[in-house]
Amino acid sequence: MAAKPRYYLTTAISYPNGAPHIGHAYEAIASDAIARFQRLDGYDVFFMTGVDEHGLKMSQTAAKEGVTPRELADRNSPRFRAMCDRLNVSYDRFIRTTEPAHYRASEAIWSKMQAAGDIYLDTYAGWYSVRDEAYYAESETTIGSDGVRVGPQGTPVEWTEEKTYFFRLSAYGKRLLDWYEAHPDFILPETRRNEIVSFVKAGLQDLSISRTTLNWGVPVPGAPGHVMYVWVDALTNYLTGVGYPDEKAASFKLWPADLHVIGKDIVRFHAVYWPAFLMSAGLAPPKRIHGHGFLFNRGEKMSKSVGNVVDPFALADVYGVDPLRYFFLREVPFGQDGNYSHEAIVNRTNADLANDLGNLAQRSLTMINKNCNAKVPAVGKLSAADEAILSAADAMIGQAREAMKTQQLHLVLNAVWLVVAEANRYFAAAAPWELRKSDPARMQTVLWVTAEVVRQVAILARPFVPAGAERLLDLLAIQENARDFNALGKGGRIKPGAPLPAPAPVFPRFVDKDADAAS
RNA sequence: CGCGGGGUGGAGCAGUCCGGUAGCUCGUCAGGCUCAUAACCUGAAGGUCGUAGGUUCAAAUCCUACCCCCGCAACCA
Repeated sequence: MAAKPRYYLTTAISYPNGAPHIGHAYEAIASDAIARFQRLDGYDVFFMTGVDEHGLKMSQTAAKEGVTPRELADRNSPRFRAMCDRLNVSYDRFIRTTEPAHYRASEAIWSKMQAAGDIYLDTYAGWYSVRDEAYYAESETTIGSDGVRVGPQGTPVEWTEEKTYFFRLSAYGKRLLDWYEAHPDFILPETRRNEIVSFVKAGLQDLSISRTTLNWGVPVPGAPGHVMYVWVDALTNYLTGVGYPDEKAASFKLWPADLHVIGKDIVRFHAVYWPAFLMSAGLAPPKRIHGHGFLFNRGEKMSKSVGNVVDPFALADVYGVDPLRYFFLREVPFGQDGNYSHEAIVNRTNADLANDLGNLAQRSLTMINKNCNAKVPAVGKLSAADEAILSAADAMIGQAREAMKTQQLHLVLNAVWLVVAEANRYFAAAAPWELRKSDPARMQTVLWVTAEVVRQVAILARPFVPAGAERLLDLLAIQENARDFNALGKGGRIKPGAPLPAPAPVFPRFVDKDADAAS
């Protein structure tokens, strides 16, 4: 038996200097849907997420709170992991950059880049704030009325020169442009790619990659007093996760990664610095960087009883995990910015999950339960209408795969829900409740066709609304081993005669509890 | 001249790259059905596609100028 093809995808690692917010949740959910989709489609998936625990901001936040950076990381990182668990995110590994294995990987890639002649010591100069432990561009500083120059935080800055290591990024412009040229879909969406290409074309400057003003980071090998610039170590997490520097390890066969799902704000680090580091270290760049958009809570303000709605845990509590996942993945075209509001979430999930899919399952399963002896009904001769809806259902996987080539999750859902709508029309037109008296055999066929369509919809919905989709498949008595994409299409038709459990609503409507109380 | 996104029926969007009857979802109104989670189905009303010019037989779609909204603003998805 041939080995399954591998698929390695990651989220960006989150910066745990605060609590997880809606953006972290969105990235995790979207990545998870991709991971689940690929698994169901026969790939051996390795899905990694985690936290980036080093760096200046961690150090500053810790100082502000009177704890060590390590203590801050130990306190916050588990909350990010808990968020993933709460949102049903099926990560295979949750990485923390303070792990010893990660120090080894970071030291290794540094040494490789150094051996390649791409690292040199030079002077880094700028306006430095001792209190902020940060350099600022001159444009960020202002001169107060007392004649003292201060940074954006209002703290005094002074001209400082420090010896740091530099990475010869300037030498990689041509190679990067060639890489983008040869791999047109390396950066998605296209607008991000265009930005990056013009950024690189404008010429790259060498990058300062060590700090002596900070000690919260991975020590630079052989250079006491220097820690690595946080992005060098952060990006390397993707290698750590697959066993680097042990390039002989079985897990390292996963490299290069198939996909890094990241926010649009950090595309530059992933699409410019990261491939340059890898090229320098003699490693292949990842296959794709996909920069998703941001989410904004615009419009009406959320109701007070809902609580702090930007907290992913609160959102999950109020709306449920499946509806929340569905909303973000269906409503926001992947790669673009999106908006969310209480009203939008309720409208979208009630319409699509409760009214269209949930109700379709309920109305058909109830009839089967009452009129077909609670067994999958028998199939008779198929009418043109039967054939039409079945072939629409069979076609979903092809459309889904096409959309997934570029991670267009919303288009996958769009294709599936078009079939759900069609199935409701089919059901209404066939009117099995009338056939019950006039033509019971025909009724059974109609109910069988509907159940078959729901089966395929449920399988395709698994990556997006995992819990609800499983319950639908339970109601259809689909075997555990017949729930992946192999079971889609003609080959996996639901078998007449199988006993079914009593139907129960799967996606309940969201009812505003304070609808009357408010306003 | 900081960067980016956007202005299309009541709301949210697609369509703009490759000009040629303006489409979708929600909402509204009318009807149908009664299997179902006050759900489902059918039909209707409603838009001079931000403004002003230009190119063209023809522009939401190309060009020019302008107005307005939103997000980010140097390591926050």
